[in-house]
Amino acid sequence: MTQLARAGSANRSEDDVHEGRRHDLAVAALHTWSEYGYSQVSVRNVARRTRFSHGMVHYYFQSKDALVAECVRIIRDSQIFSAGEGKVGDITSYSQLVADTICESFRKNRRLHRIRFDLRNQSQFEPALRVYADEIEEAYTAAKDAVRERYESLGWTFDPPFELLAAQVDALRERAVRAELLGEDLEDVVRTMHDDLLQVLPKNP
Amino acid sequence: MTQLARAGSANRSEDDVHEGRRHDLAVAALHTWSEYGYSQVSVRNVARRTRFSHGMVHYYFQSKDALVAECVRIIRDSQIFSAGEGKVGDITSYSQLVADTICESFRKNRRLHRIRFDLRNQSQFEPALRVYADEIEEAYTAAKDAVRERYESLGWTFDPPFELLAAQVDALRERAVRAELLGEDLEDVVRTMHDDLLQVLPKNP
Amino acid sequence: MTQLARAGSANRSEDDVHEGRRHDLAVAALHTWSEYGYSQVSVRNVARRTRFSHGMVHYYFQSKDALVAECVRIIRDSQIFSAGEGKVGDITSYSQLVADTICESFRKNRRLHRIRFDLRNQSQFEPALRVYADEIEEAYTAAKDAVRERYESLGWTFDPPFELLAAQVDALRERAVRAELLGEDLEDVVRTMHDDLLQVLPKNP
Amino acid sequence: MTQLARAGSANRSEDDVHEGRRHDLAVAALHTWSEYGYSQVSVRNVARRTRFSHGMVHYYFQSKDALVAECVRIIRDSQIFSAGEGKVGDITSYSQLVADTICESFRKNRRLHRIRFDLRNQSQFEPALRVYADEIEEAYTAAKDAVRERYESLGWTFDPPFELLAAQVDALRERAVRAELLGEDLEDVVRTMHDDLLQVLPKNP
DNA sequence: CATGAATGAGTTTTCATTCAT
DNA sequence: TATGAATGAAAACTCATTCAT
Repeated sequence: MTQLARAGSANRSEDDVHEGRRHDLAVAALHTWSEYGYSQVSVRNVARRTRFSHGMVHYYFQSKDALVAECVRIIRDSQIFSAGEGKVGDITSYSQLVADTICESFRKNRRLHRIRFDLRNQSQFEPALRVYADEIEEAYTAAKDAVRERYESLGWTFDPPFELLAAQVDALRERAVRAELLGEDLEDVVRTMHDDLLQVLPKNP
Repeated sequence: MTQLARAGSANRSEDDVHEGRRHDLAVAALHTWSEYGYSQVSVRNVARRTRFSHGMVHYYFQSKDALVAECVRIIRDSQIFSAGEGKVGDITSYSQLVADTICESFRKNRRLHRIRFDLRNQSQFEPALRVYADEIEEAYTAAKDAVRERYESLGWTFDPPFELLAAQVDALRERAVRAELLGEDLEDVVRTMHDDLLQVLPKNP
Repeated sequence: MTQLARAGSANRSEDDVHEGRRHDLAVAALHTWSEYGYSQVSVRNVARRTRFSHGMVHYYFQSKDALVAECVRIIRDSQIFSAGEGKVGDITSYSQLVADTICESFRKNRRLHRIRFDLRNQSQFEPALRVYADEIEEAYTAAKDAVRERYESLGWTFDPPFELLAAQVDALRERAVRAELLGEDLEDVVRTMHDDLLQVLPKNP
Repeated sequence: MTQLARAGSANRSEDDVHEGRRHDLAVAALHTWSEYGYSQVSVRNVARRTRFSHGMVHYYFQSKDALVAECVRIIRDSQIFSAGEGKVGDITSYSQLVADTICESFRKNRRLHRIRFDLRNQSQFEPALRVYADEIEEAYTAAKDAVRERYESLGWTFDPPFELLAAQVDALRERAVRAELLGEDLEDVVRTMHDDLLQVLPKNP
């Protein structure tokens, strides 16, 4: 093993540490975001959640914007849209599966969804945020397509079109997010969403 | 006409002027809000839109909160939810009417809807805004109830329940708001929303 | 009676009204001053206490300074230092009388004294206030001289000099003012001051 | 010496620098206070005295209140009440010593006394300031007690009570503060106070 | 006489950012 | 790497003052 290789390996491990720190800071930012909203995601507020100084945050992220970008990357990569994975034979039971998995994923990722909705809203007014909102939307589209194809492979044809159904499902998510933030019990929220999904998703004719 | 009466009338007209200015300032705030989002609705930003100083805005509104409250009052009183007024005989043509009027109202009030969605979002994180969001929600509920009753009087029973339909309709509005803000042509946006509404609203069996 | 005379008389009565208003406003200012301190004597705070607008205050007083000047004039003319009026034969009973009258005057005018102490303090830092503080001090000196002469006519010679005694008496007033403002019962405050005065004022040898 | 120890020592010295700056800023505030009064002790005015921006002052002091608190701490800890330290055998010469030390301390700390009197005055109207005024008053009480005990150990009994004497002494200080601020020569002021003290303090029978 | 519209400078505070160490 | 000193712009709000009516 050469000096160089050792140096390389050292750098590699330093890089890992670096990446780890970055990730930790972004996670702290996500917490702040989901609890207090985008407007409170300030470098200082985030740093306050960590054992680091606000100067540190600027060391790892060139700007507040870069911090937000990292948050978005985490959301995008975290499979918050996973739905309908698993094998079932008919449409009604597939819808059941979809409802179950959407609810399960919601339960786990509701804070990220809350951020997603907040970001989507803010991105209307801050053009700089649009690329981030779009990134997430793309991930969402991929997940939706998988479900649509599955439904179609089971012989279902969407009328009204699938897009409208997907929009409705997402509206249910948004509503659930709001309900929980306003203090409603999580289990009640999820149960309601599950019921609503079953009424809205395709059923065998 | 007596002195007193004249004085009274003078005060009345002065009050009107005062109320007019207040209203104008609130409208300026609404413009700022709809273009740049709630976070940019600062007293100075609003004043900058007018020919007045920021001290002026504080002269008319005791606080930023009072300014926001006036904005909300304007939205609440501006009939942005009006839909389905007019007489028609059957369900399909009533849905047509509803779609038409929703679209027409949207065309006129889309900036206010944009604010409404922003407010609803922010109110999740700023408890002080909740009363405002609720005020508007109440006005919305009243409008929705009128439509539901009309449908029911025409013999329609909602299954899935009306609430889900209403949520879907509002989601279509939100989507249209976003689409326009992202640069899509207003006419296209409205046409799409109209098509979607027709697919989603009740039809004669 | 000529037009002119009537006009003159009308002006006279208008002047009286004018003076009356000025006085009322200054009294309102004195209330604000004694309750909230000099820093809160703003044109608006004073106007708020009256049925007039803050513009009015500026109509009657060219500036905030002129308002303060009028306040001072009122204090100066209001005999807050009256003490020792009345006939008694020996020194001990004169001291008794002085203590009684000082306490009585304090009870009536304690708010004005509070203002006087506040003014004396502020005048150290705002040179513009010094003339006002001096005006009051002069009135005080006159009252003190009367008492001193009376003591001397009864055969008392001051050693330590009268000035030190007077300073001590005023310190007792200041202390009483503070005690009352901090919530102590007025009667207790006055009783304590009376006791202290008796211990401090001259007694027959 | 280990890394850790060095690091500790580095931190210690950094802390010292930080505390030093804080102290310097508070001293600047004390200067502003003694020259222009409490009402002018604004963050900006204080910053203006230094080479720093007003943002800096907020960096070191979370709020204006914290700045005031630090000022008070400095006053409290600066022994402005020290009097009568030293050994003497009889009452007259102890009074001499007390007068000397009070005057010496006054010469050094007259600006702090000025602030103390201003604070005591303001605290009547701003309840938030009372804790600060009380803090200083406590330090004063301790100093007074020491003197009283010393007099008593020399066989002196106070009648009128010691409290009245102490009030008179403090009134002399206040008067001296005012006299100097109004332009009188410091030496004259101190000489007068010294004379007055000797006339007022206990003497051998 | 009297009002209140309007201004501009002032207050405290927060924050993104830069930079020396 | 990491800190925290330092800045300057912006926020909400207050107030003395001027002035048209």
